[in-house]
Amino acid sequence: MSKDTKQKILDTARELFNERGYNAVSLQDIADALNISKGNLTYHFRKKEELMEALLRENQTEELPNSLHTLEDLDEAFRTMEKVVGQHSYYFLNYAQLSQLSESISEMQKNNYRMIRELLLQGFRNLHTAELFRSEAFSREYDCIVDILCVSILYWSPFESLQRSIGAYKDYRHHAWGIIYGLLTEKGHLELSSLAQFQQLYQAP
Amino acid sequence: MSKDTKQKILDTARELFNERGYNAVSLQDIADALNISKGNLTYHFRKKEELMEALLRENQTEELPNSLHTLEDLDEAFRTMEKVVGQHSYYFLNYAQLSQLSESISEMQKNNYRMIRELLLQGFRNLHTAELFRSEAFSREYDCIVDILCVSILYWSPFESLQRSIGAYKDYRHHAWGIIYGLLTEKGHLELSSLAQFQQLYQAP
DNA sequence: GTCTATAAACCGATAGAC
DNA sequence: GTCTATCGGTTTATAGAC
Repeated sequence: MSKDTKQKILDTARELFNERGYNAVSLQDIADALNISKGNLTYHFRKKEELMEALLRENQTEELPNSLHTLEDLDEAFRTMEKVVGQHSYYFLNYAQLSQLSESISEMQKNNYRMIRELLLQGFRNLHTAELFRSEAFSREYDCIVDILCVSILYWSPFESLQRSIGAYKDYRHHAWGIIYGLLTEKGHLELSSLAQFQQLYQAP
Repeated sequence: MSKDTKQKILDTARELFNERGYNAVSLQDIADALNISKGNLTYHFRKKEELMEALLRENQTEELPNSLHTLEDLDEAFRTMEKVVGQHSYYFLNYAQLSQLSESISEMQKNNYRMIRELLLQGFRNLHTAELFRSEAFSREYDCIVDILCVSILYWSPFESLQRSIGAYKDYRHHAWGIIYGLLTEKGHLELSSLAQFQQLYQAP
């Protein structure tokens, strides 16, 4: 029951964090939900912060591809990012606070951000080579748009609930394609509209 | 020393929250920094949450105009939003968490978001009427871009430190204009380039 | 290795003396 | 208005049984 307990703790902690947020969940809550003692919990994870670090390390599974070459690749990346944000909302809901929690968490966040930023930036360049994206109209235009896409996806989870509350909901993927529209060449538009999964994306105004 | 103390508490709390974040600052820390007792502090603000609410109410000063008609107006709005976010970073650093803190805080956030969203959306329509923005290329394109601008500004403060840490820093205003570029008509580009404060905005690639 | 039980330190919040 | 004293709850840390 040993390896099992450690895993059960991680699973339960993730569930509770997703439901109520990192701060609102005490070690007692987690122990109670598992019907184990608080001390048992701190045997496996000496501090709450350590538990969070283990949780992040566990979810460090790289689901993203390591390069983007087609519009489908890009769309798949948006879908994946949105899915990850949805599943680990506890992480993104307290993103800024968690970085203050420990140096190791802050490093993980930086590495993830760096990775996503490079993936998109290189992908934009690939799509430009494939003549699906127009050239940069000004210095660092791709950087600009990629940065905005990054900050948006990182904080999409809390923002989504804000949007829902005022009845303006649409998913991240639609928003991402919305601000990419201006980058597409004619060839890009053509290719996009010929793909089944994009037919709902841009509807006539 | 009574009215004075209340104000001093607010000022000190804001400073400490800006530095270390809401959770990392205890009532004891605030009392110590002011050389008053913890009990005195809770006399003025019965709960930590109440202190935060007072802090937000104090900064509810509406610095934004109530309509945007020119590109200068829009730029001024970006500058103002960026300034506000910088001054009250404690608020945006823990944006999602604060909404869980109390209903009243959540309401304030919703109202602010609604206001900024409407201001930008109506502004975009005005700029379209003035033939500075092109028409929407697809249904709700303006909504899309406005939403992205909103989520970006709300979370710019924590994101900025992430960016700085990987050496990719540029301010919000540049990013905002970066994703608006594709919306400008020829007339829009012309008017923009003729204005002194925009000359640095779009540099040849 | 695994778990239980318990103590120490700290936090937010309350009550009452001055 | 200001302070001291104190309660309940949470986190951290330790000692010891199985």
